[in-house]
Amino acid sequence: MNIGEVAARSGVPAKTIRYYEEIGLIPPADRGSNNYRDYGTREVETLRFVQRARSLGFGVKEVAGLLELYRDRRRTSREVKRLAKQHIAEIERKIVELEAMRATLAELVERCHGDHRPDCPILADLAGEPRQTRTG
Amino acid sequence: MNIGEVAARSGVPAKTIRYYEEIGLIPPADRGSNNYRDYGTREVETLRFVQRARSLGFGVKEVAGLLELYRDRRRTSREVKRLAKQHIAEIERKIVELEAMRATLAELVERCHGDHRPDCPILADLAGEPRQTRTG
DNA sequence: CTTGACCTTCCAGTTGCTGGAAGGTCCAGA
DNA sequence: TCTGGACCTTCCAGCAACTGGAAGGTCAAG
Repeated sequence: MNIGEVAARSGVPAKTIRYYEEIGLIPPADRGSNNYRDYGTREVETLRFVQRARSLGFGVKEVAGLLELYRDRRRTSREVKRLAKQHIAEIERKIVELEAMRATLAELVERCHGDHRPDCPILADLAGEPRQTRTG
Repeated sequence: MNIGEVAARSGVPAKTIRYYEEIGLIPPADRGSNNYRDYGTREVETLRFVQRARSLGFGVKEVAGLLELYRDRRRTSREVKRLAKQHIAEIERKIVELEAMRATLAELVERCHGDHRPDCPILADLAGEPRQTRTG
């Protein structure tokens, strides 16, 4: 199977598959006599796994860890659960940060007349004291 | 005022101030005879503005737009409000995306025993059908 | 035998910084 | 006067996770 076919079946663009190979997330593909990468269904499955994990927001390094666990028959579900929980915590941290931004902005937008005049509480707020930068 | 002082007063690291200058977000600073950048309180204010806008999640290009409006006495608050609302929409899009990830992960974590055995619904799910990739 | 859709590699750009090297400057204290 | 450390300067590299594009090889159909 050529890379285009794998891309179509896994949902991972050909370009990205090559990139994953380059950074070592997936092993180098076999090559045909024409030097084309040659894949089987196993590789498609691996890439689907990667695609799904990425779509859940796991970073590439975390995906590498999950992939290792996936392939390890002696893994414990405890370890998998730990990674997942850790990732949920990270997502929640981001949500909290975004919610705070939204709240501040919503309040400012609420107070802004949004007319032809230059007076604007949004700009007035931005011109005020330094705000706390996001942690992390 | 040297760049270190400005950094302390504005909350923007010296390194970042130079970077902002390089990309044109702020105008090139005056230079002293020793070639050190020389700033006044106006520059500190500008950098505070930038710092606050960035902390609300505005991208550098958006900050450039806000800064332009800030300096334009003939601006309309309508325009500022429009930018802010647009940014809120973007933030909300991200929140929705993160919430979806959290929901999926929470459900999987809930179903995972998290014990010494290898059986794991989290990995089973990842090994399933391709999921929709995030839009944008 | 040509055309077009594949495939290959490599380089550059994206976003927003941050770290570090190599070197110049300034000021306080011995 | 010298020295040391804390400044400042520029430039180069790297992070994350790709994506776009150029230049060129391959393959199958008509």
